[in-house]
Amino acid sequence: MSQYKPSEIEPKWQAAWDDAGTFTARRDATRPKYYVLEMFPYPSGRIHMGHVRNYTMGDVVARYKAAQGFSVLHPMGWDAFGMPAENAAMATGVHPSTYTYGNIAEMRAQMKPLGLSIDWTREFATCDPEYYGQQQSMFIDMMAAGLVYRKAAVVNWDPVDMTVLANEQVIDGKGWRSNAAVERRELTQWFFKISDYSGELLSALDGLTNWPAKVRLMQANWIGKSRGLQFAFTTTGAPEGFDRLEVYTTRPDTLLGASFAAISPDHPLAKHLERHDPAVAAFVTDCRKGGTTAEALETAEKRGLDTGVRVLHPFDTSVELPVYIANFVLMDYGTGAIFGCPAHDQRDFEFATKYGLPIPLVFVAEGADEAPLSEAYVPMKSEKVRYIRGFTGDTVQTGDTAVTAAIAFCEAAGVGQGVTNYRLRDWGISRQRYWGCPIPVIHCAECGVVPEDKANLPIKLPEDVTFDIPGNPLDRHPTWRNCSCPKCGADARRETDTMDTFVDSSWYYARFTAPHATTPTVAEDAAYWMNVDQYIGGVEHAILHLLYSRFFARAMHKTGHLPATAIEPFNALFTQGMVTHEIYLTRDAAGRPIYHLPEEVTDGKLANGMPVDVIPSAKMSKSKKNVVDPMNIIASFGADTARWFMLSDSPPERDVEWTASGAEATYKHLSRVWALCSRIGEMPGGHVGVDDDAIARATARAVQDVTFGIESFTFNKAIAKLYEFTNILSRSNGSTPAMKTAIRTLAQLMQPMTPHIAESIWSYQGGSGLCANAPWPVADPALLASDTVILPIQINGKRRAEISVPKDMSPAEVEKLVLADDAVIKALGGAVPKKLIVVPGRIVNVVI
RNA sequence: GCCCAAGUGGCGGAACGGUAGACGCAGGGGACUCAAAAUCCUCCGCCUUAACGGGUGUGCGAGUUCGAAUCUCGCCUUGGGCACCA
Repeated sequence: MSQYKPSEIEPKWQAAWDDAGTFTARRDATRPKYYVLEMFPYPSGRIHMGHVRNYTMGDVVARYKAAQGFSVLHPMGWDAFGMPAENAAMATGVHPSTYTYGNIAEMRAQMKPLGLSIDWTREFATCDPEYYGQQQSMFIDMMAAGLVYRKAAVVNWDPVDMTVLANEQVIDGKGWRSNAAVERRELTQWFFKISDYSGELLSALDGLTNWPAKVRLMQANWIGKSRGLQFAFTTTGAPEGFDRLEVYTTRPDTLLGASFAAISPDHPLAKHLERHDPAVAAFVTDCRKGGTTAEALETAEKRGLDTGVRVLHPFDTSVELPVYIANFVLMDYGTGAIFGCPAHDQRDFEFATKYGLPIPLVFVAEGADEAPLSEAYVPMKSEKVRYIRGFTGDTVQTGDTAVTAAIAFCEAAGVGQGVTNYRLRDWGISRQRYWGCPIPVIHCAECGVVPEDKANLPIKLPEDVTFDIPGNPLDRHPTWRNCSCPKCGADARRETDTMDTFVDSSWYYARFTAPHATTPTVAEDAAYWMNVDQYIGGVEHAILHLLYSRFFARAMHKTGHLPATAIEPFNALFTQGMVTHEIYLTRDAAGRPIYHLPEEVTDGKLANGMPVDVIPSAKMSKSKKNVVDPMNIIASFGADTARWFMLSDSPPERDVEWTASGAEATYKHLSRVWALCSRIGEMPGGHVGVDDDAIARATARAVQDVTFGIESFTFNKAIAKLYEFTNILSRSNGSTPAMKTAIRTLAQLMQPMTPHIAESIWSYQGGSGLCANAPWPVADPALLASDTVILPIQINGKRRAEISVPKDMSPAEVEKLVLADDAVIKALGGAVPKKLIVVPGRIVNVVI
């Protein structure tokens, strides 16, 4: 072995794996299967360090499980529909399809040099008609199963470009191109009935024990189960047909603190008044300004308009409350109408203060007196409070018991009923865009909305489209919309909405089990490969993508495309952190920031000597120029260095900072391993060393620790142990066979992280076959045991001494030794310790 | 605004409630070299001490415990998500 040259060995081993078909997944009834999946990428055209980190983690698991004897499925595909391709089309005129497939080719070419153990024969893109045609087929099945419907829903409307905008295209309430104030507008759109599964998606979270607790919690909060009271106010002065106003509240115990009622600007009553009252129309129109995000709605200034309508308090009809239209009441949640209890809700408090409404207290802190409030008093529901305007239950009780009692009281009194509500809304999948999966539905004047005949699938996107004017090219295409009704044969029009790209990513994991089948899935393949045993991706997908996938798997089961065992498709989930880098900044004459790429900066200075400001690490982004191109790293140090460094410095779930010094250090380490391998290879066969026993013990410990590190997803610790083992080995004087055995084991332990150098060492040191196919080493328990332990002695919790004792010495004997210790005798000064705590094998604490 | 998470040396990070700082980076000292780079050896939280040692220390403030980076409560800061970015 001459010198460590990654550029020579890496292509060589990649070719060897290819030739041997090492990573082709095969259904094998004789072996247990393991399905590793990383969230598939959007084909932006360039891979970035975040991809390297994500796919390296998955690769470690895939290679480790393969070495453990599993039949591994580790596929790769492309989340290829979406807005960037249309944006590129608008900017440069290139067709979204050309753009996307070009990007895929480039990214694939950049990913292959990483040496990932991917089965590339299963690759597909969601924009392949072969894929989205099967998606259309499932959509039709879901329609038949009652999981799809249409209703009106609001979108961001750009009144200048006359087009629908995505949330990210709305900047400070303005359209990104037109700069016009965005409005909320209602359109009839397609929905999946995810709300049918609200309760199940929530309760099934308990079974996902190998998911991060925080993801489960975020999903639970997102589904947002609440128990409350729904009841109707009787109205006075309301238009005909609005003599009752249904409201929902999670705090019925505060009913006697009500000082107003409020309805959403989108409430039917508001819409009715809008048509008859110019003041209401003006106010409601004003409320519809701005984007549709929850953030925009909730941070907007709270405003209301008194409708003149009054409602009677259900407990005391002599009390009349005004009904406001309020911009912070959401039509999507509950009934779109609330009663305001300003004393115990901050939004209501601000509203009441602004409009001079009374703020009656319902309860005060236990032991406190009634006093005017400067802000809403909102204690935890689990906290006991003293009710001043309670109407049922004890005077002093928790909010929780008061709510339960209030619901029971109201039900008995005939005022409304207890209702379980979910915050989760149905999934709106309509997109008024070109580059997505066409919704396979036809609008017929006679038959109404009719699903396309499955024989006509896939409904392909037309090629001849342009993006020179805003709006959906499908909508203005001269012929694509024209079709005949599958039911009656009359001339009809095709649906021009395409599907949310989250639909594409909600079932790709299932498609990988039979990627080119003529049905969405194949029962035998799905049965063998599902579920995904380990899913890995960014925490930014913790809610939407994962929740939609969980829903879709259930829908696929209901429509016969997945077995019942696959309704929770991801057995284990790991969410990895981002890759960050420092930001380098100078300013121009006008004080505007100019960002500089890392390679332009040396020792805090530009090439011309100008010093840069260093801004602490942030997610790599093109606009901040704090990006490191993995291709450059591979060119200078090799893929093994990039892979190792991405795993080494931080725990996988946390952000990792890319540093040039860290990458260099990794390269130096791999070079040292290479040099060590050379040295061992050149040892005379008969060399006799003195450290063979210690080497065997260190090897066993390394096997144990690295295995544990991989199993527990603490790759940084596995790598620390590999450093330790390498350091021990390079300082050891062992006999030739002992050294060879040890370094072969080192190669095997490194193989999941740095597969190329591992293969080189393995073959050079006489390993048989490919290292990637070698069975994972097992530690000999006898070599892990140790006879004595060092026991620290604490005096009053501070370490003062230590003793070495046999591992299994009884606590009583340890006590004797401790009391005979010089430091302990000195500290006691002849007194008897108050307490003596012996934690066997761990520590001793003497309390004086 | 709402939901979630994270804060430990100069830096990235270790630490079943049990010796805080494994491992790596940066830095100091030394060897090799005419010299430098590379490589190897060695030291390295802070204060104090000639040394042994002592004090102090895990964002801030309380609490539980023989013992808290770890558990509880309250704050501060930073990051992620908020339904049409993927």
